[in-house]
Amino acid sequence: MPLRPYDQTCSIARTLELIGERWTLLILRDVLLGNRRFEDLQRTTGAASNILTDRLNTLVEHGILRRVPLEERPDRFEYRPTRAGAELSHVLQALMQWGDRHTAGPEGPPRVIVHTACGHATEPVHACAHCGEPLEPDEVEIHPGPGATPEIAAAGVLPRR
Amino acid sequence: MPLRPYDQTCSIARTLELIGERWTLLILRDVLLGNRRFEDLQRTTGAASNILTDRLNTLVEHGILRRVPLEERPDRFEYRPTRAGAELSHVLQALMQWGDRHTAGPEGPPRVIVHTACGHATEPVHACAHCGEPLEPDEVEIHPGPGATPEIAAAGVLPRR
DNA sequence: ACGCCTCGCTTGCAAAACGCAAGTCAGAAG
DNA sequence: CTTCTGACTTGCGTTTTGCAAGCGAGGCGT
Repeated sequence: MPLRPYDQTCSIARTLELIGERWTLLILRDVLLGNRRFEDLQRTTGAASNILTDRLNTLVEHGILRRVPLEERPDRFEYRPTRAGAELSHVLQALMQWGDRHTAGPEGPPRVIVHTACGHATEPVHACAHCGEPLEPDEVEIHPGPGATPEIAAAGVLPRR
Repeated sequence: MPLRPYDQTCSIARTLELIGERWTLLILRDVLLGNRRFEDLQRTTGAASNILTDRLNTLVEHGILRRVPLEERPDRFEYRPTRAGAELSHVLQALMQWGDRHTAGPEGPPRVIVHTACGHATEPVHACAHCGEPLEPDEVEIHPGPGATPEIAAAGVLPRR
């Protein structure tokens, strides 16, 4: 019996089915940092080669990476992020930001994000798409959406304070 | 032999060591939605009870949740997010947003985020903390930070285009 | 021409993690 | 005093992972 997917009508669960396995997000981190070849990924992620093969295939299968031939004779490839893959950088940035705040020692974060356009080291700020104000964790409500299941609809607006 | 942690000087890897296991992010999702009791979490996440116990203990151990007695006789508890736990909502929002865009069917997303302050359904926009402009995936560079290892420092600015 | 190297995997095996069902234990509730 | 509920714990069989070794296609050195 294979390990079941989470099998939930929830965008978080559905996303985790694609990228939630051990090593997958580290692989994506490195691909988005420009580390795109099998051997380099093996070294920088630390994942075993059979696992790396499996994860790369899954990511290609789901349109998050593309396997691109670099040269023929000898055959060499690289794994490039698709548009969808590149959009996962928001997830990685959120993980990095939390880690910077809560797991970094006194020496500070190992890497910083620089906004190319303005040239400054920055942190991603999560703002409301409608009014532009910062979106704090306690200033949002989750409402059932158009694709809600009856259970989600029945739960109504969350969290109930 | 226990499964090794990722053991990397990287905020993403260090964060994933705390919350990267199967079920952990779904548990956090539900706790942040207000589902805070063992039995409810078992039902809404679908995780087996031994796994749920293990994950909750790990989260409490790392200061992401607190185990709060609700009533004595009979003993009942709830798991509440700490400040650090609440900040993980940015990670969950990023996962949800990606899932909404890339895994939702024609019926649309199952849940939507409403910004309480302005009252509108919204999406979190990732903006530059310095200049306020939207932070697109291809408009950032990753530089070595103060806590960089020699290897990270040697890699320099990434990605090299 | 022959061995040796590199890259990108695949295979085999033991160890660890997981899923499920059942059991435990303290305290109501009937 | 039996049953029920919440929050776990235990046992057992399956699945996944980590590690080491091997493979095969194509250079490269001599």
